[in-house]
Amino acid sequence: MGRRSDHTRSELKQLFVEEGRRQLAEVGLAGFSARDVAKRVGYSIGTVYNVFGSYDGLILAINALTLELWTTYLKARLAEAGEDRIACMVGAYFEFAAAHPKTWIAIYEHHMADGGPAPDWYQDVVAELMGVVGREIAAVLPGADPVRTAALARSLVATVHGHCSFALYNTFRLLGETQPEAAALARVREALAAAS
Amino acid sequence: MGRRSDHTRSELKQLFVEEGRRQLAEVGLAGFSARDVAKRVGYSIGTVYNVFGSYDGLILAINALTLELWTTYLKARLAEAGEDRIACMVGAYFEFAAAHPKTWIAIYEHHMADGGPAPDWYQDVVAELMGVVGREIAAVLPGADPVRTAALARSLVATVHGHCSFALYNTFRLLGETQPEAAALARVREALAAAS
DNA sequence: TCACACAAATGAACGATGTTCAATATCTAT
DNA sequence: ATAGATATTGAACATCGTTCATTTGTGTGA
Repeated sequence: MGRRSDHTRSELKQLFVEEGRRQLAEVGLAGFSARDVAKRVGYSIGTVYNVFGSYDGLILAINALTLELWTTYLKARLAEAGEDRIACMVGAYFEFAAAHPKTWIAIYEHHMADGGPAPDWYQDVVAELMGVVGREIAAVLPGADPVRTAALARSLVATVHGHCSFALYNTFRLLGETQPEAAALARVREALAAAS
Repeated sequence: MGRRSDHTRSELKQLFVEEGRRQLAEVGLAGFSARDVAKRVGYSIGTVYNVFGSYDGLILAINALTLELWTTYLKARLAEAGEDRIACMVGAYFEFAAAHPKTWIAIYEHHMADGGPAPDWYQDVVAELMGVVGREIAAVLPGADPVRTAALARSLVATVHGHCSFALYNTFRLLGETQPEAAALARVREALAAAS
């Protein structure tokens, strides 16, 4: 057919990414099919390659959207947070992952076909989410060395991520853990106390 | 052909698992091919299904071997450890993951086709590794409540796992982190100090 | 208005995957 | 030696990501 003016390029991109995210949330990364996304949107598989260049390109676009939604959610929760902004952040981390488990996992389980790093525009999206966390940690440690503060922020994100990842992979249930979020928050509190 | 008595069933299993682990270490989970493993071992794809039942079965067997090697490595490092057995454990965690990145990652990125939990025999292998850690944590916290000690052990593993996972996924390099292992050890030390 | 050139959209073709299963080859017991 | 049981095979199937010659729609200049 070739309905060139049904959608602009950016509209097409949005169509594919939103429908792709819907399917990814349903079937997970292993069951994800670019063909199926194209069919549901009403285009052919070839159009996916015209728009995104490759399977990796489509997944990256979907994961970037997930990261943006995550950042937006984190900011919104912080905006209505009380005094304990740290607990709010840890909570937001777990809440978002629990609400969108398969798309959240896809962020970590997808790797470029050539094994190389993700493109810069994608890394910028990751950096923005990390920046929100970094500023909150810095605010709790006034007068601390900015370099050490940034390093601590990275370490705390890794700490929370480890707990959240085990929670979603059911590793914890197998091990009998019942409150991974509380444990993560406790570890973060101890680290911040030691750094004060 | 059908060389029924060339290998016993358990010999066959070992052949497939060891060659499969070799290939997994080379190409990673995404590039792994059960067909190729069979060809390299000199059997047909059908035999994989006779022996392991499915693709999942073969991957589970390979991952179980990786877990057993990991447990063995951890025990060996602890046997020759000095006073600081905690640092030894954290080091062993990172060392094994860094030495076998793709097989290590496969432990976490493989999921059953039906989304269900891994079989009991596999969970037992995981539990044994976890048990080694748990006993070390308990030894450092004499007289503590065993239930709380076990919970702390799980949380500390999650903490180290988060750092190690970020290190192997290059998430840290993107963020500028250079010493993920030192950061993980610092977090563990703070948690243990707070629990004493 | 019409024809031409350009670009978007297509979908068949290709090689590869996991999975199934009838056919075949081999072993074992009688 | 023969028959029954069992191990092994590999073609067949559906599906995947990827490529690209072909078709179709659009915009422009005559």
